[in-house]
Amino acid sequence: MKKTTEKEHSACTGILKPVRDSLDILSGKWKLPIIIALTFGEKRFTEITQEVQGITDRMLSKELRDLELNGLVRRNIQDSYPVKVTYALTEHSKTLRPVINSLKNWGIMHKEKLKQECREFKSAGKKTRSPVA
Amino acid sequence: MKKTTEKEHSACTGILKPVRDSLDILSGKWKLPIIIALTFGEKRFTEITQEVQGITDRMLSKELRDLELNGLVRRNIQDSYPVKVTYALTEHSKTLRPVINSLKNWGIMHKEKLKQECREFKSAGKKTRSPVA
DNA sequence: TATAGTACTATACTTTAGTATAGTCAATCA
DNA sequence: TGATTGACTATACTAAAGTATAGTACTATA
Repeated sequence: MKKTTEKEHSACTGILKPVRDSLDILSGKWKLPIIIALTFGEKRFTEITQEVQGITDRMLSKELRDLELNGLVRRNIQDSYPVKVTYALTEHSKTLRPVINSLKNWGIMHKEKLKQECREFKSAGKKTRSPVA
Repeated sequence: MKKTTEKEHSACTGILKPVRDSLDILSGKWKLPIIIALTFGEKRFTEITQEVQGITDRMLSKELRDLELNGLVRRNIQDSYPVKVTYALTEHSKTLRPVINSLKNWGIMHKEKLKQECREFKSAGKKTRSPVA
């Protein structure tokens, strides 16, 4: 086992920072459900509340604002009656595709792995973690 | 604007569930820093606390346990004096590579985009969000 | 016998994320 | 005039995530 060098350390943070930037945008309970709900076309505020089950108005309002600030969602006001506000994904949001895809694929694969390990565990009766020395 | 169909809706959740599974494992303040700290070789408990600046023993202990349960980290006890416990990434953890990479790349790209938009905003003086109708 | 190193755990606390419930404002319709 | 719709905001709360600080069990060395 070797000590971590300065070079390695700066490589770490070089990876870590942008990864965290991405996660800040995607993590939390509602951001992805909202994004996914909008992938099939623009929607109005109340339509999104219906589509994203369980979200409150307060959360939706806040999350939409965040997503808009990050350039992922565009807000259009139609000055008709009743006042229509629609939300749509931006072109930029499409760049998230590979990110979402890799997360999806890994999620599926990882679950398979855990299931398999569980089977092995049951048949072999091996222990995962020994009691603390 | 069209109503979301049932078919579309089930496609949504089909994406959403595994994505959330992945995010559950990667999100939070410490999981990735720990994983990244271990990419350069196995480390002991105290070495990780030094490498991952700001983490408390309690958090490290908890996060390592989570990561071990998810099969991403292996724990080895050497029964020497002083008792040595080392942590290393598993083979399975390497499957995270594309995930981390896509998050990293998107994070970098997204930041660039925001910076650029900020410049445009300043020069054009356009407003992002009109006052509520 | 006292001290120190290692890998933790316990308890109590603060901060952040998310929820519940109600209210507002403008316009139009009955 | 009063009810209704749409897109929110305000206030107050609970739950989850994270922090601070101290303590423990084991063993070896001084």
